[in-house]
Amino acid sequence: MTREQARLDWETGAIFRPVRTGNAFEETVERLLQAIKLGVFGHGDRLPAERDLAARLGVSRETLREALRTLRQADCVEPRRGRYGGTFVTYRMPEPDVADLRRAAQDLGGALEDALTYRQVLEVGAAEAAARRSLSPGQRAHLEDRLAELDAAPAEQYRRLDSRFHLAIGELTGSPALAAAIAGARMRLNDLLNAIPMLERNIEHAAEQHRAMVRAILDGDGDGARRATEEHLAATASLLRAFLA
Amino acid sequence: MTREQARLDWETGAIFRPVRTGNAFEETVERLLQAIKLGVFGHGDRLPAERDLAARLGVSRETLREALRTLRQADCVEPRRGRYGGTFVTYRMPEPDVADLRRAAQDLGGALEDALTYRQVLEVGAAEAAARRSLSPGQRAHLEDRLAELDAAPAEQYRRLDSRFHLAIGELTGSPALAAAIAGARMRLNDLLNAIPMLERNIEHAAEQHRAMVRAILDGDGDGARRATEEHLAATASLLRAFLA
DNA sequence: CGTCAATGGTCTGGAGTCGGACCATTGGGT
DNA sequence: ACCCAATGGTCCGACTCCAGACCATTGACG
Repeated sequence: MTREQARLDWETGAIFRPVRTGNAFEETVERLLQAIKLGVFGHGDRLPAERDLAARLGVSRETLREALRTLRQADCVEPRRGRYGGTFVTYRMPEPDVADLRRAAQDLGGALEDALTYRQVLEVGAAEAAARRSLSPGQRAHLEDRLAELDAAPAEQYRRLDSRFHLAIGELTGSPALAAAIAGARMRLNDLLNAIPMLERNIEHAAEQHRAMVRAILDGDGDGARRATEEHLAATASLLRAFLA
Repeated sequence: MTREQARLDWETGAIFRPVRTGNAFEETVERLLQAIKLGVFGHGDRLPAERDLAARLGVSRETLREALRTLRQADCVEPRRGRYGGTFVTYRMPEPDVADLRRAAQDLGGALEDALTYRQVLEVGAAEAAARRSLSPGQRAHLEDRLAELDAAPAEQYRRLDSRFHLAIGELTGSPALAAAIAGARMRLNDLLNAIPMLERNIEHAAEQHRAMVRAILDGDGDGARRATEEHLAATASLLRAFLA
């Protein structure tokens, strides 16, 4: 192999990556599962109607239904017919478990460092970008609501609301592409993050860091938002590594 | 619409976004076109063999060939049969044109600010992440090669090599997800960036900023890399806005 | 107490895509 | 001069997915 060929081989990795991740059905299952695990829908919530959801996901209703059927067999979801019916979430977050954590890390393999780097860049950048925007009163209130909700969370709701808090920052940037990328990055780490046993002490630290992030963002302090987010993510990452080591 | 429904509507935007952008064929055309416009392949270069390329893009050879047929009809590419044959690039970058620039901006519409924010977060974060890694001698040389190549570029090659320089930084992070995201973000802005008339003065400024970025990355100076990249991207963005105003 | 609108459940024809096999062409190597 | 390996060119059967229509069910509302 010539030197030029080697160069192309390396450089084209990002450009000539697969056009589609897998088939539409599997991708749809994954999305729905993550929407639930990320905490956008809690136990008992109703998903959007099939026709609506299919349109949003860009798949046919048939494909969406096949995905929902799979989730139903996994006892994550339950359909109810008739007007005011719909598809309702029955999933409950399992208790954190270090064995699950190790297994999830195994599944990711070498992609773990990749995912951590990716998430760090996106979330730190988003916090800074959000801080540098002029946020509307509604947006400011939304962010504070998420923080308050998280602080008041019972243990079994903590991870779900933590995800929602972090996703909210991505949305505050006003960049749909960035918000989507953050959701995607978090999805990849979600099984890991959900499996971290959270001790009282960690939660207090995290809460302090969350407050620092919100304060900096609301103050328009970009540097502060970046630093606070860096610190928070570094803490999470090292906690993760500690359980894996 | 209740308040809760409104919340879901907003929050699910990133989660329930379309699973697939379009059909495989169109997506493939777009990728190939961008690989050429981003400068990975210049005039006269040979693309990977169809079977190889199809596998990398995760589409069937049939679909890839349909895409190549489209590119051939657009005089971007030319097939040659036989051993040592292949698909060769015939595309040449058009001269920058402010009318093209305005039209490309129109096409993007409101997504322009989105794309600029997204790119800023990704590239600034990537520069910092690259600086904080311990780079191999080969990687350091690669980065310096790209810079030297760009500095020595004749005018008609400038944009192509500029893209390659920026993509190289993404690759230095060692995170395939990040490199892919940067390539994707740049693709969305590519028609715009390529249509900016580059004056001698701008090129000198850009070269200075590029050098500062490389220096900081090679020195392991994360803050410096971030600042230098911020400055460079801000300059490009304001140049862009100046031509659009 | 019936209506009916919104929901999940089902079916079908057709378009898109895939994987694989086979053909046609070419030019360097023997 | 011939061979043959690597390439683009062509075709086909199977599977996935889509768009749309229609049916079945339910419960709030008049």
